[in-house]
Amino acid sequence: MSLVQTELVAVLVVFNGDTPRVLTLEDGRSLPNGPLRTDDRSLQASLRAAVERQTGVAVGHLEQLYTFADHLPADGEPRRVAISYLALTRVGAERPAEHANPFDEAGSPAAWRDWYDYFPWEDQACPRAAPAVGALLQRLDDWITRQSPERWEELRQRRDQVFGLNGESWNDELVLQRYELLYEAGLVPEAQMADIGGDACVTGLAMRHDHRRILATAIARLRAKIRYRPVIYELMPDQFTLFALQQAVERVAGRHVHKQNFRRQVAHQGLIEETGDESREAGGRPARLYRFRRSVVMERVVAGSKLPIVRAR
Amino acid sequence: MSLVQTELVAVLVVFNGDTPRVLTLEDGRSLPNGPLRTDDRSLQASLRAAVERQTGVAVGHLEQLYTFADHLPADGEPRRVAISYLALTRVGAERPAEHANPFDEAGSPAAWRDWYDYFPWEDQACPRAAPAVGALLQRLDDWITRQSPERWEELRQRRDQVFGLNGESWNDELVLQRYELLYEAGLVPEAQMADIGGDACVTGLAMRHDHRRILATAIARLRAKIRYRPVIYELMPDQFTLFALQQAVERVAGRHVHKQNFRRQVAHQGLIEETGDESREAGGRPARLYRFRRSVVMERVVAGSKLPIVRAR
DNA sequence: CCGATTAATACTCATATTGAGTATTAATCT
DNA sequence: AGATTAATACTCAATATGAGTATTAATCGG
Repeated sequence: MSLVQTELVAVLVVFNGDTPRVLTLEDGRSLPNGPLRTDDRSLQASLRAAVERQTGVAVGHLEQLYTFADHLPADGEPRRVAISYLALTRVGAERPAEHANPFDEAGSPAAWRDWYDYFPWEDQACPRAAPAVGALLQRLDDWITRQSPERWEELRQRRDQVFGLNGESWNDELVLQRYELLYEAGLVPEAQMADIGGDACVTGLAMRHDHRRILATAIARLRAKIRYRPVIYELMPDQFTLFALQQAVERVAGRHVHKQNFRRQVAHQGLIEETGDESREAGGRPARLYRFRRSVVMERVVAGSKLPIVRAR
Repeated sequence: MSLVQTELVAVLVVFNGDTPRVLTLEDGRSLPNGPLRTDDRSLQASLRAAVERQTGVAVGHLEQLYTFADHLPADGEPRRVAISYLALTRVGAERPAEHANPFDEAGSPAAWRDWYDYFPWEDQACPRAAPAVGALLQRLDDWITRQSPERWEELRQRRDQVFGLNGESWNDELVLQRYELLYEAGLVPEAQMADIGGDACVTGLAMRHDHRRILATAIARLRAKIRYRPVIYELMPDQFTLFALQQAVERVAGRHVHKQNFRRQVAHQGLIEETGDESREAGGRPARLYRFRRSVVMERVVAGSKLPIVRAR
């Protein structure tokens, strides 16, 4: 049995109607993190308590993501292990973001940031992101060409798969695979923290340690999960319109959804019910308001709740 | 940052044509486990190397399962954290099971054991297990009746959901939920290790620490995964018949599969190809032999590969 | 050599799900 | 009044799924 330094890292996600955001520290360069204390009851319970106490947001859904071990540390220093969690929270009730680090009351200023700031290429639904993606793919291409020719085929195939090129279709769940290919190509500036900025709109904002990798894991997990578990509702306010629900799915998945089919599926899952009220915020025909039927989910422990994400054309 | 004792725990699964088996130590009472050493490169890589060096089996598929923290230890002692992995291996090339602990060359005798020895109620396809399941449900019922009446409704509902009673259908993926309900009811003798034996055919064999919980997590993960990733092939030998493949799925899932539909789906996934040979081991019409097309899987990183598991009637 | 056994294989059929589309209606905003 | 915003109502074809029946091809035990 060996002693290692163990820390918890949390990816706290909120959706404010506009874009999914994550709680960050250090001017957006790290995720909330803190030590695993020996007096904590269970990992899950203590993390939930810490988050709720410190940030004031109720954690709707909390799940373990992955346990990362860092690469070999300098000798003499203990090994570092990070146990990461994904937490979904509802917008509205949270404290101002400052000092919202769940692990450290006197921590550095915290802020909720658009997760696409870190992964601009993941926002496939956003046409204005397209040029940046083009630039990134160009650089990836350049890098491949600089490798030894016998690797070209394999690397190009991998590029096509993960970025949905040349006949392959875009798979929104491959967030981590895309990040790792770019990392291999030296296109995400984690290693050389010096040149942050510059073209962050192409390569995304960098983070300390392996926090951007953890964030990629979180996004991938959430995108996969909304297809078969009703977790998207954990990001919605008490009452919401179907259009708002659709936008949440679209912004999380980074792609468009077929409206009529989306409604059809949501309707026949029977997981939501009308409140009777209407919303006339958008300035069109008023939209009916719905609420999530929490009781039904209790009944069906594992209700398949796939969401109809539009295929690539 | 705090120092905790950190260990690795591996659930090594093999399918010998008869039943899924897991590698166990200490006369079946624990899973292979060992310290996280500071000289290991990455968790995944070092675990793979350790398993292959020690047991002689090639690990086909390795994935992290979950990181468990034990309950509060006696004061003064450091906290224990276990990072658990699921490893799928092919039968045939492994060394005799003795001393097959991947973490400890001089470890206790090891053995491959039927995983249903630990979870008899999970084998729904086996008619001779039915009486034991009946007995177990009877005891669960007795326990519920001994609780305070205002909990009856909730507990009975939970029982019906996880065991597929009273209109609910059996969900083979709820392995952990079933174990935890039985644990709560005091029906799995982890806590009182004294009375092992007795009715192990009803409550299953016990394990030390939380190893049976880890095993439950592994079974649940594998059952879920064979529905959408072609991991079942990691348990098959190089060549196999469609019937053998079906049996592997059935034994892992613990339930029957509709033969014609199974073949239809497997065929149109295009993940296997005929070898040209036939097997006449079973003594009937000879069955064609197939092999897994590894190259295709490389191409389709995420090929949906659902398997048609028969609905409960 | 015959019939039981074992399994592969070939079809059918109804129902459900999915992806994509058109058309219409109901409100607000300028 | 007409543009805008969104909800709603349908249609249609293509697949996927669950459950069957019927037939064929081999081995094995006597």
